[in-house]
Amino acid sequence: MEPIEGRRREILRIVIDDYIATAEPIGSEAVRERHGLNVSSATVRNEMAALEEMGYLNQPHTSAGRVPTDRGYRVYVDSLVTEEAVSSSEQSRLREMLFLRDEAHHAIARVAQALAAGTEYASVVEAPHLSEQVIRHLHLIPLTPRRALIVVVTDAGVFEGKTVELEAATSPDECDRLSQEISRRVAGWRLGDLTVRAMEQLIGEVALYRQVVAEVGRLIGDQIAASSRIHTEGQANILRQPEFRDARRAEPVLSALERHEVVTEILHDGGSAPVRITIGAEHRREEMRDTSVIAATYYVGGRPAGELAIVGPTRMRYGRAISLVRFLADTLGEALGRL
Amino acid sequence: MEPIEGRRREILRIVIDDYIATAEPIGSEAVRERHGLNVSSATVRNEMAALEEMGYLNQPHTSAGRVPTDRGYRVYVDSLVTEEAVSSSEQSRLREMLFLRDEAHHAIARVAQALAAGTEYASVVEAPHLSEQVIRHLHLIPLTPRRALIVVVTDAGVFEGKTVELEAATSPDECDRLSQEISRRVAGWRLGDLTVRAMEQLIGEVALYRQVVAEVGRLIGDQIAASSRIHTEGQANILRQPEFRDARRAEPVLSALERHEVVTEILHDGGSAPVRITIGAEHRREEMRDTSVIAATYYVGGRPAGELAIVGPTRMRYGRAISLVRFLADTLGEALGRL
DNA sequence: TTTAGCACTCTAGAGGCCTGAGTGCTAAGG
DNA sequence: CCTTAGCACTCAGGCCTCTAGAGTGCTAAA
Repeated sequence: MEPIEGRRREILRIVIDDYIATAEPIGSEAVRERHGLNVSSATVRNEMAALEEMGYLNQPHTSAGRVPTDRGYRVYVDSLVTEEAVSSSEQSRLREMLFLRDEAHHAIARVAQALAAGTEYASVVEAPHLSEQVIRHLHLIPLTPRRALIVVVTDAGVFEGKTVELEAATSPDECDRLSQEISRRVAGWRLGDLTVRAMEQLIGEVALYRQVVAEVGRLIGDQIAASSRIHTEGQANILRQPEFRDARRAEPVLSALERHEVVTEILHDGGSAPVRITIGAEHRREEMRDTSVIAATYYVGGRPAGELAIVGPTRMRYGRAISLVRFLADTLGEALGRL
Repeated sequence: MEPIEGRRREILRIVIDDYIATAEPIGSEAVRERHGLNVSSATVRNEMAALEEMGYLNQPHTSAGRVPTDRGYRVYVDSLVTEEAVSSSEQSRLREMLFLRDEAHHAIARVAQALAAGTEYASVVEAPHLSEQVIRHLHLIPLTPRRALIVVVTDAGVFEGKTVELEAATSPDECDRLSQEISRRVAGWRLGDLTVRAMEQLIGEVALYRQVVAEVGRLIGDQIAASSRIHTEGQANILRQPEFRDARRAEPVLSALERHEVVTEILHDGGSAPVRITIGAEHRREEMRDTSVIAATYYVGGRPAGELAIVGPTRMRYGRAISLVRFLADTLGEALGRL
């Protein structure tokens, strides 16, 4: 795979830039006009024919201009695109929006909105993985003599609740002591390491605890399993893209975004790079082959905490999208760190 | 507005039934064939012309069959439709699904899924209104000496958390006592009645409390304001309807479903009937005029707790949709009551 | 290697034609 | 008076043809 250089490279960039902007096939004359290339359209034609030969461009039909292929977008993203930095006024607006002191839950929703509004594509944001979170407190809140509510507070400011059936009647005071005792011992653990077994070892075998311990273990297990609480926003944006003008084209994509497994796949595919881009045919899922996804991991306290992504047509404004995704991933991580 | 009777009424029903099933204009011959009406197509034509005159039917063009108008659907829904009862096997399947003992949050999500899957339209479900809920407990969980987490437990099994900055350093034990004291006094109140002022009266003017009281009041206020946590499902189903084959038709609808104010309007419009139907042009919002909405209130412990709805084309399978919405509203209420 | 020139290809859109579905009206019949 | 057979009429949609214009690839000269 020879590298593309000089004028040819420039032409590829221009074709893709223009196509992204107009959604219309780009002809040789149009390329020459733009960025006043000092060559004739015939020369441009030769170069474009070569680029087509190499698999980066395509003609919808013989007498049409060129359109990028997925491979074309790939080299564009890897080496041609100029990132469109998020303007500083936008940065501060978004910062302000995310640093509003409130529940993590709301921050997640707001990031999703900001991503969708800022790109005109759909966005997906996953709340912090529980397994990576570190327990700070665990509380039992007595409801009735035989039932209590478990509340777990973690470093990511998130907490989850579930009611537990107690084996023996327990007074609020007892409950409190119990709660403090368990709490003291599990504080500092990663949730992912806290299996039922680990908890039993940690706490010993006091009869009353047994039930609670099991329940807490189960709670944590459940939560980790169902952990990826996902916020999706801006699906309607996809319908505004000319390539999805026909609802039958859009339907598989929106359906996919409603299925949990698919979204998880979208968010986690593509290795461990901080920003991951999957273009058209690179997708494992058939339904996603008309789209591109830009996914990123956000970090809280240096550890990977969750993922976010945008989903748009392969004809995506990569320059803009990449910087926005990166910026919001960073900012979200920061914001959650402060809660 | 004379009532429609006898054969004419029957013909209107047949036209609408058939149109709902096929999405194609219905001609006089087709009407006669179906349900072997013992009249000629000419007679049917006369009746259909009358029904068009009355505003219940419409012709897309002179040489086409008839299509129901929104007013036609209205009388259909009010007096012609035969409800398609939810089969008992489906009932038990849905019951089982909803009575899984877990968080209210999950029950909401599952109802939304069931509605969408069971109708092939989009669904919207609102979690229980907080203002109607009755406080059972209120707990402060100490995080650091100067910060605590507020947890409110209500009768609908839902609880919400927020951290509060304390005025003075407070030991866990103090925090606990504080918490118990507040809790004892606010238990039994409707959340909607608990303004900051009401709380201050209730609790008196102990200095340390002030801050906490204000914060709790604010928490509750916020939560009530932002209370309608909404779960939407099956937007992609809308794209499968032939009337939304063109994405530009579907886009306004899906956009609307992404906007909180609109969804709230959809859920609450139409008075206080247990099941409310809004058809096409009856919608206040321009964007919704191509759709019909069937909304219902679900009750927990005899009080209205929340709303759910489905959104589909005006050519909706009303018979099926109405019974499913009603059944799921009832069942959800029951299920939440048991948590 | 570049470029002017040219013949060629193909789509999108306009216009014309035809078919079939379904209508409304009229006049005859129970 | 209601019903119905018969018939003329209308119109969307499919299909064809034609044209204009965009953009191409190739050739041969600079």
